[in-house]
Amino acid sequence: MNVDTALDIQKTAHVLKLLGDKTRLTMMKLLQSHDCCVCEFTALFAMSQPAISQHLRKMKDAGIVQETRRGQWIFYSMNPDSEYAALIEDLLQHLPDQHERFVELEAQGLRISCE
Amino acid sequence: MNVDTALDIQKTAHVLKLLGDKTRLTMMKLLQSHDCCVCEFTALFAMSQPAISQHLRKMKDAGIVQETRRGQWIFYSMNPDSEYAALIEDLLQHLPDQHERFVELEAQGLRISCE
DNA sequence: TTTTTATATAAGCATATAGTTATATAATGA
DNA sequence: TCATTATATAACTATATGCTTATATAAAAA
Repeated sequence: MNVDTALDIQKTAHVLKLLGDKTRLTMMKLLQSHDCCVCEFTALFAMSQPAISQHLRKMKDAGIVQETRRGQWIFYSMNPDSEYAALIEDLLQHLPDQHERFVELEAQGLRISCE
Repeated sequence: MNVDTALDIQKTAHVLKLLGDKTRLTMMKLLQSHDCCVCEFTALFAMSQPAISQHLRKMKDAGIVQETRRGQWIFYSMNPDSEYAALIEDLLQHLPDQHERFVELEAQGLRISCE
């Protein structure tokens, strides 16, 4: 790896620690296919809404996700401008597609609640 | 990613959590270039020998490193047979080369102590 | 304006983590 | 055999983490 583009080890360790959580790693994999609002995540994980918000907050603080308000909802997406974007894409490629989970969500009518 | 080769998210999160520590991540980057014994790591990090052993133990338990005894010393290396080997190689490529640290070690005469 | 819905923050708690020091084990060499 | 060197394990401690419930904020709808 070129020195110019190499990442700082300490900061990278911090990002990997964030991704080293089942919930956050799954969130990132979901975000790889499309943006998601908090209520969708809350429906996808057996976990309280504050827990979801706190996970998103940590990833936002690290600059790896970004938020966009759309009316009542706040949508999260991967931040393509993060210096970790390439690394994250590389590692997410090793993980199974999570599209099925959205299908289930839609079947439950929970997907639409945020559109 | 092909379903056949995709990794389990939960287990991957565990591996990423292990790499989400500055010391362990640096260790893996060092191991990417060559094997290392405990005493070399101990010289490289401002940290006690038990701390080093405990970090290595965790990575060995996860199957991402392996140990080989060579007489008095135990050398650690990346485990190429781990199902996470490819993922780990991918992410280590984003990190700066650590060769310089071995040069310093050698200059201090600490490198030879394990050969 | 009041109520509802979506999200964030605060406070608290149980568990996990990363280090320490002390000690055990195992191989080497005198 | 005994001392030395390399490594591992045990016990402990301080801090970090991930959740919970309660509450605050902000936009939309009535």
